[in-house]
Amino acid sequence: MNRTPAGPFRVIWRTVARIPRGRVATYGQIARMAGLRSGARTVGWAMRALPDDLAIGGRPVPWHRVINAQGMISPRHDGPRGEGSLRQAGRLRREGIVVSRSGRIDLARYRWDGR
DNA sequence: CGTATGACGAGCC
DNA sequence: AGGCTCGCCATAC
Repeated sequence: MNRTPAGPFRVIWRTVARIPRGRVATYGQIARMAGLRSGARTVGWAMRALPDDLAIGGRPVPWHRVINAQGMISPRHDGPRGEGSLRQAGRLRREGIVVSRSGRIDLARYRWDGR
């Protein structure tokens, strides 16, 4: 039934699920908060592998609130203007986060402090 | 089981 | 600032 892989993905998804609306977190930040030995890249894998319909705590995992340490939406295989990136920018703006035309987000302003 | 890949990140030019 | 290398480690093949 549940095709959620074992291993670190589950812990990562639970951590991402805690990011409040209107806030963002970086891949490395999530990795550290999840207490993983594995690093930021594994968080990237977990986002890629995230099933669209997966919900935790009764609501979908806010994958769009995870960005890279440079405050940018990480490019997918189809580039920074690809479908996934545009979708992420749209979702962030919809919760009031300012995303520049080049896909930049002010981390000092929007970064989730983990509390 | 060895290699390649990647929604990363830190360090170095 | 921008680009490159390398470490990291879960998956794919």
